[in-house]
Amino acid sequence: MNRNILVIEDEPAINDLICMNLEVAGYMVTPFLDGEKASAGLARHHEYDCALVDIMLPGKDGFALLPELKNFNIPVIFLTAKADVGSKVKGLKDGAEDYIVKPFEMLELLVRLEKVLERHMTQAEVIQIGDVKIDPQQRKVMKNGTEVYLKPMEYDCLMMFVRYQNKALTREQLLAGLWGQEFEGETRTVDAHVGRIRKKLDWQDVIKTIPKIGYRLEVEE
Amino acid sequence: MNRNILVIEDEPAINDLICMNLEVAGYMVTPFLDGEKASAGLARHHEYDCALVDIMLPGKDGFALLPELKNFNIPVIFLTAKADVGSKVKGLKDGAEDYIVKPFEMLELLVRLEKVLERHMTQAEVIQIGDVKIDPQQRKVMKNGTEVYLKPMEYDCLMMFVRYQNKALTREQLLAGLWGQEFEGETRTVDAHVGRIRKKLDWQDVIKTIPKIGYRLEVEE
DNA sequence: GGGGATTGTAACTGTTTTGTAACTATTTTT
DNA sequence: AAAAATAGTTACAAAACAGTTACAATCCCC
Repeated sequence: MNRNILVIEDEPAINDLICMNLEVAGYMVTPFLDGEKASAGLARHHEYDCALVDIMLPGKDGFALLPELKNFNIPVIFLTAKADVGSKVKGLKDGAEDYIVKPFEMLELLVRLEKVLERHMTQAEVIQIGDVKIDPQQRKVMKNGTEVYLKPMEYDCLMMFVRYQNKALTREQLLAGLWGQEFEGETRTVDAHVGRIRKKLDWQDVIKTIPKIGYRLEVEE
Repeated sequence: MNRNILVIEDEPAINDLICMNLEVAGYMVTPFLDGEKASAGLARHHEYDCALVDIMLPGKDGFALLPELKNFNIPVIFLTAKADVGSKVKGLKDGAEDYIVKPFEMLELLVRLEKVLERHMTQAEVIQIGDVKIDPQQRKVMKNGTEVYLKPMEYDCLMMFVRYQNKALTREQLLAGLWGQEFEGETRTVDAHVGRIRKKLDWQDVIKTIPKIGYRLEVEE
């Protein structure tokens, strides 16, 4: 049960400090000093169990990194000097699991990290819906034993449906969840993606249309 | 979807402040000024969705209250002036969902509360009226276990009846509530929708006609 | 900077929704 | 009891909405 933690923090001293402490506490650690590199590193391996992310970073900032990390199903703890309430609210609302203000005690960080990991441990390894299997670890979708390739956006969209299965999702919720609150795009874009997912998985009746509202993934309990 | 929040805080000014803000944000609030009373109150009703708990309380302190709350499956956010890391660590390790240090911004509290509630969202609130079940989360209506599809307008209309159950609703109120004040349409349009709902749900006698006025959804308490 | 993959959007098509009108049934009034 | 008013019901056409696809802009990796 060796947990691998991403540490994305541009201040080398703090980065080192965090990494050392995590290692002492028994974690595997992958440090990055800027957002771009971290972002690139994600695609290659995505076996991270949690990310500790500074908000102000060279390259890509923490807020920009958040959706990517969420797509890989990696919980995020923001770890930053930005103590203003606006940032906290934005960070948490956008889907960070916690928000710790610097300077912090290492012990508190460790405890909050442990809690986040604990919460995320309950997730099923492989999700099965009808004849479709989804492996979030591998980010891979299978239907009747053969892989169905979903484009990144389609996959993310699918995962949002899975996360809120049997819940009505409005187009706006999907837009906000997949592109972020500030995205100013056509709500119809959602329709296109849903259409593509339905087609690839032959899910005409699994993703139900809720007229005037949005969609709902129907899964029997 | 009205969430009921326990507020256990002995400083009346802070207690009031929190309660007021929660109420403004649309929560139901149950305040207690000491641990003993809160503990006693728990046994009676345990329909609380979250508890905001001060640690230093007369009677029973927050740490003592925590196991009790957890027994009732109520998530706890500690909300306290004790900023020392030891307390934080103890609180979180013992099973609190979050730990906010006073003085805090109300907005941060609201966001963190919202996140805790979201995580605990296991409770499906379903409205039952006779043999009809309405699940607003799913936006779905069931009768005797089989889904009855209601068109968007029919569903909204039904929900308005549910919201004002056992209250007489005039055609004008229904028009205004469902189409908006500015809508310039026939009042008879309402009749058509009511007719369709009655037919689909076999509710000839559940939605009563009030001659010359409008309709009323009759629900026994 | 070039080539391939991705994706948001526009445009077109097919489908569903819905306000209303017209007709019928029922209730109230005279 | 007839007339009048009100409510129930249904069909339908316009409008709104959703499905689909092609494509251009963008992104990303060599």
